[in-house]
Amino acid sequence: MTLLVVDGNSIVNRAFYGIKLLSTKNGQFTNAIYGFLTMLDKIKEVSNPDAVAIAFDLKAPTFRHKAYDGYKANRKGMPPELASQMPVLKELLKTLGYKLIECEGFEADDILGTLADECDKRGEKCVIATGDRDSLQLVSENVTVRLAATKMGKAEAVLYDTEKIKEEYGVTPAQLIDIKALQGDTSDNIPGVPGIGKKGAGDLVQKFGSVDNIYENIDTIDVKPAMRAKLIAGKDSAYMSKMLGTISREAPIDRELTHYEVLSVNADEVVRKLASLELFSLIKKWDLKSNVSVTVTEEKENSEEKIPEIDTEPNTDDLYKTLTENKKAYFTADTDKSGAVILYLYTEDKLCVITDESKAREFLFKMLSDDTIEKYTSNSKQLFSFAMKYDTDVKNIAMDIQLAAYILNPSASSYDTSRLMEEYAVGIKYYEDSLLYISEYASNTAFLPKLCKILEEKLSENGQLELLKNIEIPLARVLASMENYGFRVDKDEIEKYGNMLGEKISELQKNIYEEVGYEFNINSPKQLGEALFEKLGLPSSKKTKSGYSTSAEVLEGLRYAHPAIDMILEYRSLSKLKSTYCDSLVKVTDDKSRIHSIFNQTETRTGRISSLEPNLQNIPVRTEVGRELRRFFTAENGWVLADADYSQIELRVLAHIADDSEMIRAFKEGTDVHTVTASQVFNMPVEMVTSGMRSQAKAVNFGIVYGIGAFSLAKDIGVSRKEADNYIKAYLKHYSGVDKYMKAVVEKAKENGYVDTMFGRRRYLPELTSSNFNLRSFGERVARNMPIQGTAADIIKIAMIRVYDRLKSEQMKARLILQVHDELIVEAPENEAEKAAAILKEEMENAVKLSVPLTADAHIGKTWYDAKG
DNA sequence: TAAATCACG
DNA sequence: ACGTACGTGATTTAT
Repeated sequence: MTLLVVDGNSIVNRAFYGIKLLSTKNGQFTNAIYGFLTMLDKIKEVSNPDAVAIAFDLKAPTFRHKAYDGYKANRKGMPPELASQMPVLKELLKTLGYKLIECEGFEADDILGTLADECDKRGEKCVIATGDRDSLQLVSENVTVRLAATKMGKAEAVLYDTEKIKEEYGVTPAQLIDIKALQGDTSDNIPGVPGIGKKGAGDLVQKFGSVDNIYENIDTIDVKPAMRAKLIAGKDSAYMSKMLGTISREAPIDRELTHYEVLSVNADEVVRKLASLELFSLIKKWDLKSNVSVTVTEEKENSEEKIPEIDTEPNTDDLYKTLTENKKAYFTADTDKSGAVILYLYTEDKLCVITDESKAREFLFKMLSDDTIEKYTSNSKQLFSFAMKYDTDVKNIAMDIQLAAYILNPSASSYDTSRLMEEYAVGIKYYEDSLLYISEYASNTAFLPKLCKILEEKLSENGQLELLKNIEIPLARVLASMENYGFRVDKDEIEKYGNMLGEKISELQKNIYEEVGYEFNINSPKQLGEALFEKLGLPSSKKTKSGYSTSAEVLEGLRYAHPAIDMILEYRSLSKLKSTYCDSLVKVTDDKSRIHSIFNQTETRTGRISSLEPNLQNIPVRTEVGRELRRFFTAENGWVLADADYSQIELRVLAHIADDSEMIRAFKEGTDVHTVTASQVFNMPVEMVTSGMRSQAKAVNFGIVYGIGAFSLAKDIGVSRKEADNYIKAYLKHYSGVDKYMKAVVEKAKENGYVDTMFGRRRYLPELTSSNFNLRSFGERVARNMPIQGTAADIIKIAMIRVYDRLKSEQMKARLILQVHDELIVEAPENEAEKAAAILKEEMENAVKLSVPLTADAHIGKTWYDAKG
């Protein structure tokens, strides 16, 4: 048989430090648990063990040899983020059927040694899984080591047998102890022989075989006199080190190998535990199919829930009647490869599947437009979108589980229905293989009522139901509409512009090669770094993990050091413009010359929407060459664009939330806040504020919103750290409400574990409890920023819904086509333009009532370039 | 797949 | 003494 012996502490450490900190929404950290299980899987896969033993150190500090109290004194205690995972991991491992070994007075190493020894004696195979090279001394004919490492983010387990050790160290496994005795090991506080390092120790053991042999022949061996002196002086230390470095093989533990066979597991129990740790990828990976419900609530833990019957040929008339009577419909709609609709509907303990395309579509549309039926579903944006394409309306969406789950926790990794079922412990069940092609949708739909109920309860507990019903669900319709209309572009002109850029780029490329003296890939930061800092010998300042930084910021500082720099900067910006904007926009333009971005409503942790494929929220504007691109974003023939953007919405939100009288006054009086801020920060009358001072004050205002540090502010505006610090102090002294708020919001976040917006949108911040300074500081900055950014996001969402509804109720053709965080764009027939612009302004400014006025500026133009003020 | 870079609010 | 602003997405090169 083969016994796998796992060095639990070592592997868990590797896992913890090798994988970024993960946590559940309750704040339980899970990265070490996840990493451990992944690593264990990997090692099991490569070694195919018949039994598994997992060894852990006991919590209390243990000393292998009382004679030497300094042992392991250097080792730092576990950080609390890891310590808190240990008991959970151990429990989980037991649930998974593994036998854990802990032994008073002995370390995990000794347990490995003992079991390896037992296998050796019996002639059985033993595989040791560890991250620690110490254990290599245990390798023998029967014993191999799998050294765990995370290379490039992936779990790896390198095999060490006698040959590999010979190859790498040139000695036998047992001689590794001799090397260590001479070399020492600071991390384990093993002194070794002073003055002998890795190289010396290796050479000595290779030449003379062992510590004993060296000292027995100390006068005659062939070494330099200095070395002999060191060896003689360090003799006691060498022997002590050898003792310390020798792993014990006599831990008093169960030596019966068959006792370590992995027990069969209770899949439900495992699924329940993994789900509570939100480790859904493992449930999937292990393909755990539990047949009973994993209801976590105490009530009916053991109640078996039946999977409802499937009816694939329902009588649609009867079905509709039932819906009308229930006034509720729980359903999901899927499309197959050809785009045909399949409808899954749960009703009266029965799951109906309508696979016939025309029947399904007809039924769906009839149901969607029926205001008397409340819809409980999973992706309302898709439904709105689908209905719109067929000119049908959607009414009375009562629940969208994706949006609900996003509101409950915007930091989740996905809002996939199966995952939500698992996360909210509703049930994980699948139908038999015969119906596999519909099984996941079908079973998920069958449990939709339960999930909806749980989500609704949680939202209601959190006071977030209104956020769902009044903001996110109505917004889904608006986003669907924006996606469907898309943005008209002038494809030919973009192409021309791209070609023009292409010419400039090759010109620049040629000149850069000439200046530098050879050809290389300018797009490669690595090659560029070599060219600038090695070939040209320019002074390198900042470094990245893998070499020199060649960011624009660094290059900017080198502009006058070499004529190539300017060209490189221009090359960079032009090639970005060409590849990211010109080339890719052309690719995604449809046959009506329109671009349809997708607006993701469940992506950001602050409540903003995001835009993808293509991203229309980062079309260039800050430089003139880039801004030119907006000339190609246009309106249909005979139509124009109306564009409106909020003026300083985040600062206004801050003034309101912080209830800062000074800032409120500034906004009420309609004075320029940045100028007012400058006058306060620089302590002079408003009339004397220069434009330079204003722009510095603007940076301070931004910094405050982002959670500020003096260092970063200094870097941003190019003043000394001390000066920046003074600016911040002056700022907070003048805006004392902001000062108070910023302190209070972090306090409250630490108490509650989350921050929230004016409209109840939440973001949980497990980072705040971290013992890692950087991580904790990050949490604090987020605590200060999210309520501001998030409230602003809520406000523009409300405005979008109101603009959309208004355009509709006024029976206008004009339509909303894009949102860019604080900006809305409407495409309108020429004769509606003025009215559309007025509606935009009015609805944006009146979306909510704050203690400061909200202002929006609207403009009309044929292109985005012209319409944006 | 990750890292570096850079576009936007 | 720490290490340095919030939120996104796309492209490119390198591993």
